[in-house]
Amino acid sequence: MDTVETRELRYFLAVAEELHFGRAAERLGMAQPPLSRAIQQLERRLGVSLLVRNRRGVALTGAGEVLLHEGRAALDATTAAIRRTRRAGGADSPGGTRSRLVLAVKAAAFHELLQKLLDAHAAEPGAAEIEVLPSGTCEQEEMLRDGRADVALMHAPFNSLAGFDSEELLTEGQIAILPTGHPLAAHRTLALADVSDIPDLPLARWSRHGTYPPGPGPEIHDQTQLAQLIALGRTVAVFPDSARAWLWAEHTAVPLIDAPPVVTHIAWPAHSRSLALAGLIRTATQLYARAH
Amino acid sequence: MDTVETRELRYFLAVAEELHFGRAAERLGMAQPPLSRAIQQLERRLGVSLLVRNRRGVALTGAGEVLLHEGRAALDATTAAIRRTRRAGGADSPGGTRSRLVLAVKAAAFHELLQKLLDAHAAEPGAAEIEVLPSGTCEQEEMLRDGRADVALMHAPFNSLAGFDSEELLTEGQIAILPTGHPLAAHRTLALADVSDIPDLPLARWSRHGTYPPGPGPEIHDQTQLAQLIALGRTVAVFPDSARAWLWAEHTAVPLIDAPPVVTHIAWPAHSRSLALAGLIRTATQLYARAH
DNA sequence: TCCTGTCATACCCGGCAGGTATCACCGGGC
DNA sequence: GCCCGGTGATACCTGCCGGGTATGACAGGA
Repeated sequence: MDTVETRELRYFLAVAEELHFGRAAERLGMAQPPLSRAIQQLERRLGVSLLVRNRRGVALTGAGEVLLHEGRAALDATTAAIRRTRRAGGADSPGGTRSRLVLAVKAAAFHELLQKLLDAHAAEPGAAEIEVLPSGTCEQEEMLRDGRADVALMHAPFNSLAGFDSEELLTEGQIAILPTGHPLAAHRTLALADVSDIPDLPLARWSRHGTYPPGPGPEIHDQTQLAQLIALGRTVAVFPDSARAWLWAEHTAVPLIDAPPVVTHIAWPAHSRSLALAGLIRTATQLYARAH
Repeated sequence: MDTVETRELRYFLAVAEELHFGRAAERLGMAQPPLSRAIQQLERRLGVSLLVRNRRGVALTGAGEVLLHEGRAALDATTAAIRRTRRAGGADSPGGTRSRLVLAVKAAAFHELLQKLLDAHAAEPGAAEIEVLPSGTCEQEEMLRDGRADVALMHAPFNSLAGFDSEELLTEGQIAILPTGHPLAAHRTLALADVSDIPDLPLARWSRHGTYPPGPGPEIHDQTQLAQLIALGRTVAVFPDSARAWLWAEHTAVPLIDAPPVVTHIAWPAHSRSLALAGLIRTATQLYARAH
């Protein structure tokens, strides 16, 4: 008895996240008693107590906390397996590897690089079909983990490359994008400190899974909104150099002298063994081969 | 219906590895018909054909091959979750993180480094208890993946760091370990080519999961066997510099002038979030802080 | 041709996942 | 103090489904 069904993991994660059997059961679309029983059974089977039932609700034990993290990773890996298998089955390729790849890209970023990469890849003989999947802010990691994507373009240090294989493609500086009329827009260069705390131009807050970090700046969830807010003189933004591609007339870009360089990577799950993926990576690295 | 039970994954992996329903059923300790039915059900549920039933046996489709790789990763993640949860529960630590860590180390390697690391760690206040788990040749990766270990000492480029977070600890050159009487032992230095193909001293072949790579050399599965075979003048070995610690009188170490440097890393699963682990890593990196 | 080895089908049974009803418990009102 | 609302646990029932046995369909080989 040293195995656990994904059903049990799903149940535990629901309870561990809600910290409430009733709400967890509702979320799972089932009644509360069988859920209670399933968790008890899981605890008995593992020989470990996962939850402390308080008079008013539930709390996680140390072991419960571990299972919350590790179990989530395991469930992600399972759904990833399903998604990738389905994807491979749809194309029904003969050679034993899928001929379709999903590439996760932060929406509206990487314009030129993506265009060049897709063109170069399409020119390769026998190249896999690439589906470009727009992702939210820093969502690429999840997409790789849970199988919605096979490969992603990421911006270090904003994206975390932990747990993935990756290749460097491109290194850029960063620029501040200011309303053209603003006094700071007249400068040749700026420092991070100059733009991080301008009273009349608070930094915008990006949506992340429907929630926003605290702060005074406007709430945004796509780049067009941001562009408009800058044009209206309501905010300022910091972006990699290549963002110059989408500057409006009302925008002025000023290089940031002390901003950390942004490194664009192509990243994929470390255990991937697909020929189609290898082809894309080879194309990408050849395209951006640096003197190093 | 976009989920799969670990039981079904286990079943599929057995069939995919055996390529034979009967043997797979035997391995699983069950009868063949329910196994056949379970796989059919899995294929129906995924909407994908995984196996081609030939007149004589079974072959994998492209999708089947994907599920073989991804499913194995998912199962590993699941058993890792169970193992780590059990481990955390045994200690039953109060703070929400486990106070016991399993460190995978290639058996009989890293003598000095390991000793220093354990001493330094034990000296830290509130440090976690460390269990040192000897691992086979290049087995540390699996142990981290399936939860038998929480953290490992690895030798790049022999171990693959793909999919793990890691920190560099130490870089060494490599030496050839020769029988003292051998003519080559008289040299001040040697090149890789000098020792890779000596007719009377074929390189030993390490056991890897009970099998051995092909070649003329003797089959070994631990370092003492190797040491003895060298002393007897039957083979030669190439090791990192620190292997001098276990040289016998009958051994002579000669630096290899062109061998790639060996970098010792401490590595752990990228998603780890344990305070105990963080403490050990901090100790290790401080101990081996390099000028860089 | 039969025999052998393969996987699939047919059928039955027992266990367990899940539902409903209810209990035990506790904290907070009044 | 009392009751009430809300928590998770228990009791009990039912239907599904996972697993077993027996058998079939089918293809190769002697």
